[in-house]
Amino acid sequence: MSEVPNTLLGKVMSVLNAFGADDDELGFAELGRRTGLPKATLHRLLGDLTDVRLLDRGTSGYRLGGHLFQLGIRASVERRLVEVSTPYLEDLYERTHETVHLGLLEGHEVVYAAKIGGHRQASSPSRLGGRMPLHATAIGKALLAHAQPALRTEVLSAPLARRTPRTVVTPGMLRRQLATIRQTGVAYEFEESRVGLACVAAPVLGHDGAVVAAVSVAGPAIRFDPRAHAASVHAAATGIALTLIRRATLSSGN
Amino acid sequence: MSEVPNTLLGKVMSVLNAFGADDDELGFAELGRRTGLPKATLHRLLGDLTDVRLLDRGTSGYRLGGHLFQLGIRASVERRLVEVSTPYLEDLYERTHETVHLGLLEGHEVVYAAKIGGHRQASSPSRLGGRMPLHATAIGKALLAHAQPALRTEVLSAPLARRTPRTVVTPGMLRRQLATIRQTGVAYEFEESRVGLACVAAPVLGHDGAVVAAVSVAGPAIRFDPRAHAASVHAAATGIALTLIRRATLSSGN
DNA sequence: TCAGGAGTTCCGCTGACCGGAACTCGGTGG
DNA sequence: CCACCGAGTTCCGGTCAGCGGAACTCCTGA
Repeated sequence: MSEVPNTLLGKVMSVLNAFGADDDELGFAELGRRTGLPKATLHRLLGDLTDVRLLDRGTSGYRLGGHLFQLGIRASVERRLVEVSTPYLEDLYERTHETVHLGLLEGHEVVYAAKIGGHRQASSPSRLGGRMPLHATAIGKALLAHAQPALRTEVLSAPLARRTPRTVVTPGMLRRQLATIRQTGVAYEFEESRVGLACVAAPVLGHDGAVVAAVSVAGPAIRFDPRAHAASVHAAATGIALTLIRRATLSSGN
Repeated sequence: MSEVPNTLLGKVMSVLNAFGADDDELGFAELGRRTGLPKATLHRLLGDLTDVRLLDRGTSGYRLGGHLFQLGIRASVERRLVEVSTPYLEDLYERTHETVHLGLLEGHEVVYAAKIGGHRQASSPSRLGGRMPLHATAIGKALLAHAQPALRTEVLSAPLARRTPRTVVTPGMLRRQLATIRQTGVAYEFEESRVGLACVAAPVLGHDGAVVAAVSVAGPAIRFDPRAHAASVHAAATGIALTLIRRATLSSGN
């Protein structure tokens, strides 16, 4: 919904964005509700999008299309990041045997771009391509701590949504945590996004010091002590950063 | 180039499709050449696409955008397939320590949707999201053998491009190979797509017998004997198929 | 200094896109 | 059995988003 610009592209994006990470299929009516587009317009648009395979028809509605999958896989920077990170994430999983994530900063949220482990149905805090608020997750705080000051100000001045009793919702407290994270390079989370979940995260910094992504390990709060894995997570993040920088300098000399 | 329909969406797709799997960045002029769009039109379009992050500006041109990456990650059926397959592919990699691929049938080509191993720079025959012809790769032949008869006819009646001295370019020969593959459920390739490369592949069949994807293991022809791994590849493909079917029946009863 | 290619801006024309309204199709409940 | 409802589809005249030729600037290399 919310302010679809009156251009074809705007409507297209509004339809595509209507699909959340957990929505496999959406029906015509549900899409109409989410996008706010008139029925006739939506109908034509869905037809056109299906023709170019940005959408596919499912058993009882529409889903994001196979073509989109292909294009997404090719999106160069992100793909590289995931390719480079994978070995490190696998290594981290070997060490911890807990769910490992790679998260990207996107607007005021984290987007999960890779995930290893969490094969058991229960523990997964988030699906691939899913989003989480920055202030309530270790990975989000790691990103936020190293993000542009302007972004930090924006997030801190907006109300911080409470997700569990332990979510940090006071700006002062969060600001102090972020300062610590900036110094130590490690972010923690104890049941702040979800009861029963604990998490460590570390930022991946680019050659210019800007945050590119963050790595995290999450596990059940009862048996999983995030502090025990801080060093491993930090090492993985650093390893990824170094590999990225090496690649960048190599390819620029090409 | 080739017949861009005169609609915005058509132009958009033509721009997005201009990016091949190996193109990280394309300049304005190169995009103009590939899409055949007039400069002014292209310029505006690129601006609009950048605004919605379907494209990003790179150091010296445009690249597929971060938003596309997110959307692609969410494309439901393909994502599921990759999620389900990953453990099997990892297992296969553990057994063989050679490059493992998951490939999807898309038009008259294979699209590589997942890849494990090939960490060494040399051996990778293909990038994620890349395409290869069906007749010249084990994975392509596995897909083709089990595809709709109509597709097989089309591919066999078009000229078969030679990629190496050993590429199968005679329709009769290929037809016989496909028949064998259909019986055995395993496809081979000996330096047909690339000199020095050998490969085994097996199809992943859906509950209705239609091909969904194919799994392959590829290695250097000198030390890698594809026959030795036929059983493992076949087992992985079957395992994936069974898991998919189990999931499908479970969720339909929901 | 000039040539040529890359990228940007201008602006008037027009058909691709818009969306209200009227329709069909399958439930469902009175 | 019909009235109603929500989902999805089709029609069609109006209009503005998008079009693209042309003229422009900004580089870079000879």
